[in-house]
Amino acid sequence: MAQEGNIVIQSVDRAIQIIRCFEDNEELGVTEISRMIGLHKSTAFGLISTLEANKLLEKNDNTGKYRLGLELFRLGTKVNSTLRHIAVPYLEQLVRMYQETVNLVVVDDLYVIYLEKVESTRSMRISTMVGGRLPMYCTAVGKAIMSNLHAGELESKLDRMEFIKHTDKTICDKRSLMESLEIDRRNGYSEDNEELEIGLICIAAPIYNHFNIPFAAISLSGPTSRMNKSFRREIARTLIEYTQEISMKLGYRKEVR
Amino acid sequence: MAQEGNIVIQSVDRAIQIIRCFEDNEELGVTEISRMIGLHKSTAFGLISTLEANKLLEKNDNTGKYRLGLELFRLGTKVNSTLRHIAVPYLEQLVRMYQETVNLVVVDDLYVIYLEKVESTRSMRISTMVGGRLPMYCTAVGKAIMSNLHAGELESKLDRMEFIKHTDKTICDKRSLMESLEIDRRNGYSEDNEELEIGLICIAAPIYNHFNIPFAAISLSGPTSRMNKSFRREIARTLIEYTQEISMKLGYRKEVR
DNA sequence: GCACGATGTACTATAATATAGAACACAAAG
DNA sequence: CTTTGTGTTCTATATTATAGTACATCGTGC
Repeated sequence: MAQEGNIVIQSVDRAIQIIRCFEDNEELGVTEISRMIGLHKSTAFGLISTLEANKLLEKNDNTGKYRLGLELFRLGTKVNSTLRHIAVPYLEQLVRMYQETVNLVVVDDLYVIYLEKVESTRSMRISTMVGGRLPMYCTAVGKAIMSNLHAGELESKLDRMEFIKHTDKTICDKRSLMESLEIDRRNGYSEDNEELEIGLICIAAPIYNHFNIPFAAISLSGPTSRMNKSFRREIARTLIEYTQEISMKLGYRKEVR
Repeated sequence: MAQEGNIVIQSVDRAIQIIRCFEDNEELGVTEISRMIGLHKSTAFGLISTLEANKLLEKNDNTGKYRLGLELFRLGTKVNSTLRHIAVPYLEQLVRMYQETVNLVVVDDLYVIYLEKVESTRSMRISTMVGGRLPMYCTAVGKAIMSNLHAGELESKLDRMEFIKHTDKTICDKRSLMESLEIDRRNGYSEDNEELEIGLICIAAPIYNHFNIPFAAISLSGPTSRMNKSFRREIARTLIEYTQEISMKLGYRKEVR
């Protein structure tokens, strides 16, 4: 499961594999797990016990099976906490202003991962999954980040991407994606106009860290019916303003071009 | 760090200790970490590399230091996911109805851990921390759960609790807590009337799993100024209704008393 | 109600593995 | 320009994780 030719401690690696088993299974037994990763039952047992002692796994005494533990959740909430603490008030303000669902994502190689969302209270609204992962090329947030990467970085990503045509409007080739990104870069924001899902429009702007690298983004998503052109433009303006403020708080200094 | 006389794999245990180092530190270097847990630099390095290869840690190439990785976040979102998926729509409905912040918690020994929240969009509102942990005895959610535990379970918890007087109204002894819980049990819900913080009122009702054990709870929190008696009663009624529906969906069957 | 199969768990010897020491390259700081 | 501290690599040793065996427990189906 581990990648590089780097040094890897076998037992730790196996323990992490065990945790991963629970991604698609709420409850698993020792034997079940040991079969999933091809370990001896007693080997798996030792690893599982260690995880349990640390509350990364919890044992269901009624079934004898295990599930993910609360400590894993608690530790997970500590990831990228500065960004989240800084950004969340802005997300809330955006929802208050526009009554549409707002998201905060960070980049993870070719994907964006949804870190936080604040939902509008409307009945018809866009609902994404915190902890979810989507390809960069078909999301406004992904494009907002990509459009501000250095040429080399961008190239490297584009070359490794596999494009899937989610809708008629999905941008599916490197060429047109690069053109579109160039426009976004000039505008300072990106749009996803039903490129992932028909009926869904997103607008996003990038967040920079103190190395001046765009690594995160904020988006606002709504149904096409409510997202007319002037509204979108207004939203974009606010997003740009807010993401700049967030970037500043993270230590970003606007470069002189 | 591991508790029982149970079997514990040293390297896995150490790896988890390393992750824990980042609870109060956003970025740490190899030497720093090795000193924190008293390990040889190269030992720590091996463990860290393994965690990095699995994206539980990320390396900041600019500083050479490490921070918590996105995979930890992703895995954390999988914890207790059934409960959260079932409960969140109810949380949202509650916010829509009453315009106050709503929380979902699960029990963790003597504490409750905040799993999900949906905030009201009002400017003056109660804001808790997802991933945060509070003692049971001074929160409505904690009391809602405790009031429905079997005598033995409850006793065991109470005996191990250390009471801290957060405000004048905090219930600080076993005796009066038990009396208060008995009333709550009959009412079907609990209140926290400025017991944790002056100006803050919470109302909560318990959620049962399919072993008929109360293990989670939902609460609604607001400032005293808005939480008059009749409003509280109305909220309590709704909370009871919703928590029962959630419990049912989790497989709970109402017992015949 | 009994036997079967499968489970979670405990113990132990061995061999594989994690470990810590020494040493390196590199960067920052004095 | 040294000095001190970093992250990282390599290697020998012995500690440690491992898997085999064994057992108690539980539920199922004969």
